[in-house]
Amino acid sequence: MRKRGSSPHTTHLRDKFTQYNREAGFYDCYLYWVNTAQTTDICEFMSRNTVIHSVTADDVAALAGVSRWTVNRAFKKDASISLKSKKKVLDAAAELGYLPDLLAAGLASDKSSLVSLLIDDFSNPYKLLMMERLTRILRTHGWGTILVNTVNNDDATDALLNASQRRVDAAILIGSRYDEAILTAALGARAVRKLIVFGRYSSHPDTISIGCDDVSAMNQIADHVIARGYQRPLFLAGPQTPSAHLLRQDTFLKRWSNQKQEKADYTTVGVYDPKAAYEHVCRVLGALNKNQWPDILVSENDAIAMGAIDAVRYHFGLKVPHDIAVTGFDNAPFADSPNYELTTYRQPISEMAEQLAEVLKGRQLTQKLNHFKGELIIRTSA
Amino acid sequence: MRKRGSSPHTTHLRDKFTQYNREAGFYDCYLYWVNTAQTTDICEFMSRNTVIHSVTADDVAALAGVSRWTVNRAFKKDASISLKSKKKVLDAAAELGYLPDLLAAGLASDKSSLVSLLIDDFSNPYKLLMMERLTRILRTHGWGTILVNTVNNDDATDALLNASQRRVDAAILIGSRYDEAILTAALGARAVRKLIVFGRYSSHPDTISIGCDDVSAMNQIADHVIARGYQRPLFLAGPQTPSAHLLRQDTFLKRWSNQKQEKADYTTVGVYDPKAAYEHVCRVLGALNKNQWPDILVSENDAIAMGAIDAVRYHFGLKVPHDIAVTGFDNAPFADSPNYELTTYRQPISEMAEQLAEVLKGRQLTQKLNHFKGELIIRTSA
DNA sequence: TTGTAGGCGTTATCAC
DNA sequence: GTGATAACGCCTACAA
Repeated sequence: MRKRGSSPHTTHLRDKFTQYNREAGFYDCYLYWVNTAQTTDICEFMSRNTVIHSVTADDVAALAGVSRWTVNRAFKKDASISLKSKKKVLDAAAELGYLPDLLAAGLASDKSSLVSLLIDDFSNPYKLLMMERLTRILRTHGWGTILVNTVNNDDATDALLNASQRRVDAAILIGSRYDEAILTAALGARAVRKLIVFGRYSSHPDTISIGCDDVSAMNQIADHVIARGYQRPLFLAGPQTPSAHLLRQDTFLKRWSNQKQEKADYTTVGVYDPKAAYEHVCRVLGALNKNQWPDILVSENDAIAMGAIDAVRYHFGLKVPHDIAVTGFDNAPFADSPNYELTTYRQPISEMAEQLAEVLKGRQLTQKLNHFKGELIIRTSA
Repeated sequence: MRKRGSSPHTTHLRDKFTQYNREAGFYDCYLYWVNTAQTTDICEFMSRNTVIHSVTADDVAALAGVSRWTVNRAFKKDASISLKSKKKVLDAAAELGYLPDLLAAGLASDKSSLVSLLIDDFSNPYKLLMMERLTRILRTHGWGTILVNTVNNDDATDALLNASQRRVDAAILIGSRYDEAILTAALGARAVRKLIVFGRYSSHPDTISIGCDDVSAMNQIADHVIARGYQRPLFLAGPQTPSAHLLRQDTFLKRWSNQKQEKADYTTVGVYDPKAAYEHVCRVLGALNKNQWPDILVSENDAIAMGAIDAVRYHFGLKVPHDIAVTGFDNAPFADSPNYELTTYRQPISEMAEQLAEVLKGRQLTQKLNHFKGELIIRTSA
C-alpha cells in the first residue's frame, strides 16, 4: 500500500485502514475477544486473524504516540516495557493490523528463524512422519522449515549453500545418503552455522546429532529374535555411508554371535526403498538353496522390511512369519497396517524434535542427544 | 567475519580470505573447473561449492575495482553489463567466496523467493510424492519451500499470517480440509499475495487453482468400472469441504446413473487416511445384508482405497477383486505395491508443478490450469 | 522505562 | 554500461 519513496504519512493511516479493518473485522474482533476473555494477548489474537500488510512499526508508533522502538518491545517477550505503553501499542497494532516483518527482522538480527530440512529419500514413508513432527514442533517454537529435496551429494552441497544465502539458523539432515564429506564441506567454510543430523548417529565433530540409542534398540530386537527361537537370521542393511549407519548392522551381528556362538549373515540393499528391498530379497533368496534360507529377515528399517515382506509373500508365495519372519525399525506409517503387522522399534521423534528446538535456542544441554530411548513394538511379523 | 559497525576494510580481505579459500579449495577449484571446461559460469560453480559467509557485495566491488551495483548486475541474468566487468566481478567473487544474501535481497526487492506449502493430512502417502515434486521443481526455478503442517483451520490461518510476515511470494495449499473461509480470510486482508490451491479444484475467485481434469478422469474410471461389468458400486468419499471436493463423487454418480439408469450408492469417510477408511468400510459393510453388498468400492483417492482393500481382505476375509473390487485416484506411493495393485488415475504433478512455477513468475497463462490430463492406470484391483 | 543513531546487505531509480 | 542516492523495516547498543 505504501509506495517506495513516499514518506510515512501516519496521520492518514487511521482513516485509510479503518476501511480495511471493517473488511477484515480486525479491530472490532479484537475488542470482542478481549471482552469475552477469549484472549487478552494481542499476539495470540492476531495470530488467529487476518491483517493488513505493509503497515510498519513507524505507523503503529505514530498512532500509539510512542516511538518505533517501543512498538518493537511490545512484540518482544521479556522486553522491559510498561503495561500502559504495551496496551497502547497493541491497540494501535490491532487497529492497523500490524505484524512485524520477519525478513527485516532477520536481516537486522542475523537470525532468520528459518531452518533448512534436507531429505534425499522420499520413498521411505517414515520421512512423512518425521516431516510432520519436525515442522509442527519447530513451528511452535517459532521456526519455519524450508524443505529441500536433494537428489545427490552435489545437490545437497548446493542446498547447503543456498541455505547459507538465506541465513538459516540451522540445516537439518534427515536423508540417508549424506556422507561425511558433505558435513565437512558445509562446515569447513562455515556456510551453515549449525549442522544437525537428525534421527541417526554421526561421529562428525562439528555436527550435532540427535538420535535414539541404536545399540540398545537393536539389542532389544536381537534379543527378541533369539527369544522367539529363530535360527538363521539374515540382516538386510541399508545405505553403506562411511561410518554412520553400520551401527544397527554391527550391533545385531555382534549380539547374535555373542549369544549363539555363530555368525549371522547379512546383505546390503543399499537404499531405504521398499521396491529396492523387494527386488533385492527376490534376488538374494532366489540364489540360495532352500536349506540355506533364513527363517527371519532382520531389516535395518521399516522401508526395507516392507519390501522384504512383500517379496516373501508375493514373489515366493510364503507366509510371514510362519515361513520367514521379518523385523523392522522406525514404526513407520503402514508398519501397523494389516499387510505388515511389523515388529519394529519406535523412535521417540517428538521428544527428539523438542530437543532439537532447545538446541536451536542455544541452550546448554545436559543430556546426551544420541541416546533417546524408544520402545520395541511387537506385532505379528516376528 | 566482519564485525558489526566495522567499516569495510577491503584491502585486507584478499589476504584474509586466501586462507579460507585454500581450506575450501574455492578459487583453485574454480580455476580448475574453468580450465577443464566443466563450467565457465561462476554461479553454477559456486552453487556446487562451499563459500565464506559475510562477504558483501561491497567487498567484491572493492576487489574487482567496480561499484557495488555492478557486482549485483553480474549476478543477475539479463542485466546490462559488459563481459569484461562481469569477468572481473566473478573472479573477485570466486576469490572471496561471495554469494548474494537472499534475506537482504528479499527485503529490498519485496520478493522473498520463498513460498509456503500448507498441508494438513500427513497420513495420506500421496503427499509425500507431491512434496517431492513441488520442492524439487520449485527449487530449480529459484524458490524455496517452507513446509507448514497445519492441524486445523485456525492453525492454517495462523500459518498464512506467518507466511505474510515472511513475505512469501505465494502460499500453496495442498491440504484436504481447508475451506473457502480460509481462502477469503487469507486474501481479504491481502495477508498473502498469491494463494494457490494445488491438486484440486477451487472455485474461489481470487485463488489460482492448479489441478487435473477431475471430471474427465473420474469418467474414465466410471467407464472402466462399467466396462468390467460391475453392478453395485459404492463410492467412498473423502472430506466434504463446502464446494471443492464433491467433484469426483458427483461425476461418478452422474455417469453411473446416465449409463445404467439407476443410482449408485455412496458413503463418506471424511478423511484421507487409510486407517479411517478401514474402520469406515468395516462399519458400513458390516451393517449391510450380504445381498446388498457392493461388488466394487470406487474411492475418491488412493489413501481411502488402500484402507478399503485392507478392510475387505483382512476384516472380512474376502478377495480383491474377486469378491469386491476397488479403485483409487492419485497413483500414490504403495498403489503399485503387490499388496494393492491398485487401479487408479495418475495426475501429472510434474507438469502441474512446472505450471506453478510459471504462475509464480507472473507469466501470462494461455492454458487453463484446471484441466491437466493424467492417465488411467489399470492394475489388478479392479 | 523510553528514545536515538547507526547499521544489516541488497535493490529501484535515475543521472551520467 | 556504470555509478550514486535512497529506501526496505527492523535490531543492537547506548544514552537519557
